[in-house]
Amino acid sequence: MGGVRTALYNYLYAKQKGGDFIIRIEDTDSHRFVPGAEQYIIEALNWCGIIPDEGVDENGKVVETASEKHPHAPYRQSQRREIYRAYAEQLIAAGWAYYAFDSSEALEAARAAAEAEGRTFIYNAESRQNLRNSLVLPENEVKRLLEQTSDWTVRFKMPQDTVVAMDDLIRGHIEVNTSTLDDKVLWKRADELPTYHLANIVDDHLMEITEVIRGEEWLPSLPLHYLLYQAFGWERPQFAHLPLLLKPVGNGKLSKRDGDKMGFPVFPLNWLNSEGETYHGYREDGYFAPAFVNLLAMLGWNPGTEQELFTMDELIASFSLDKVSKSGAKFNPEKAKWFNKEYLRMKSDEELAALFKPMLEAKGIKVEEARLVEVVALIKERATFVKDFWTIASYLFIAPEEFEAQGVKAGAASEKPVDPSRPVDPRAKVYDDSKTAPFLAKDVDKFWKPEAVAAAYEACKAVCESVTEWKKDTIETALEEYIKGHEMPMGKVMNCTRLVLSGAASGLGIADIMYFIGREQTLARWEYAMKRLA
RNA sequence: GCUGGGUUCGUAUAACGGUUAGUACUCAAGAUUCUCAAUCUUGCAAUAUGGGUUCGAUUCCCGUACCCAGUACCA
Repeated sequence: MGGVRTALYNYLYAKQKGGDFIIRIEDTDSHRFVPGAEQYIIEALNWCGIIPDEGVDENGKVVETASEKHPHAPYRQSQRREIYRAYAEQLIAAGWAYYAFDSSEALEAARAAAEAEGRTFIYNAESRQNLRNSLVLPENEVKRLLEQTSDWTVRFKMPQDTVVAMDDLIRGHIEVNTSTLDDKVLWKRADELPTYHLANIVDDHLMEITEVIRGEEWLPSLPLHYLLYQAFGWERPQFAHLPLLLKPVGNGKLSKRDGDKMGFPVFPLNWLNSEGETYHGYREDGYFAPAFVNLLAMLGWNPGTEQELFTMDELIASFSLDKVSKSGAKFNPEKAKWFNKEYLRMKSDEELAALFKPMLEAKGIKVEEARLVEVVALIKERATFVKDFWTIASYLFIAPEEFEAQGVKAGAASEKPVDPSRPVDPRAKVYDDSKTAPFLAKDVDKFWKPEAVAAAYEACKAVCESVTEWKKDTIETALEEYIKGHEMPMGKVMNCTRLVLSGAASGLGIADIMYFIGREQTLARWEYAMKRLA
């Protein structure tokens, strides 16, 4: 989520300014290579509608050779190896960097020793005098080590006691004294790759990046990056550091595991890691991409107005970095759902019916298009996701089998074998009903009262027989008139009928249900219920 | 620990020295309805804290507390 939001803000900013959004894969850590990650990122961005102008071709592949549309290729840093070494050498020649020959073990030992004394080891102007590097070793020894060993690095020679004054588009003016900074590794001989710091500055320069919008975790590195631009004598881009996304409860930033623990996705798409664990994705959980983009946009940014729902184009038009907040944003899963609900409502009944259809078909239920559109119109206001449709309206397609609360109450009821006489909706003929509609009733006993049952059955039967034009309105009128005319208790009759027809104590209007399931099915469900609940 | 960043209702945020501190989500109540949902109305609920500066501070400055990040041959 955090990564997508960062990409989104970059995209919005670039598009608003008429610039290009470039994808560059920063894979300079050979030890942390994750198969499939690159493809995942591009697919996720694509799902969100964040389409790069440069760096990825029409087939969603990272471009490896330069062309007119992709002048800065290759876009994987692992394929730009040769580029960086020369820049590292340039810094050394200019006195901004040096060779360091300390082994990882030696450095770890130094850290441990410092820690034992209650200090923190830091590779800087002071400590570098006592370590093994080209600043202290004799020239011929340096030469020998460079030629004969292969685990040395190039480190940045951090100036001593200098104030670096920086400007951040979001945070304003920041000053840091270099005495608190260390000599960061810029280039690693072992795999002939730069670290992030060098690669990022070099590539941003080469790729003509004008604005760097990235996560707050990079703020502490900003002085180094400023100094690197200075060392190269390059014009630096402007920087903006985004606030972090925090976990919904407690402290700390949002992490991969929070989501599944708390029941919301933290990934845009399902992600299967190397241990075989799957993390939920927004896409698979039923979120609409525009809703996901919208909710992400509002996490750390606001338009300055009270508008909350934005299309991508509206976001591009309204986005501005000075409306990005400085403090971390706790993610609120409830609000995320609310966004999806709003987007679901904005969709047409036809569109939603088309999305619902395959879900029904998977259950072996075939319904005519027009009827499905009618159902959707009835239930869309009650749903957050398309997948909710089934939970809400399954009984329109298949007859209830069990009346849950009664089973709980009577104990034995649930052990009764399923009655083969259970009415089957003709539209659900193909459906293998080993699993049927959910039964939400908590009040079966409350609604299943002898006097109500008799009255309700009588009323339904009368309506089924008398109504000539089988429509929601005519059914409703006929039903109400009958109930009133016979001085029956309206609520009791209706609730009892609902229990019979849907198996649940709450749900759609009786007339709606009767209209959809039809006369025959209405009566059949009555017979079944009377037998079952007797 | 050190360095940097941050702190307005539970959450996201608005108010860029002067407002009864607004809005949305959540929650509660009422209206409506055959139930539920939806909808509408109402309500609960915040400027971390101590000092300044100022006629006046949510807003500017300093301290404290708390939170976050960085402190890797990771990004």
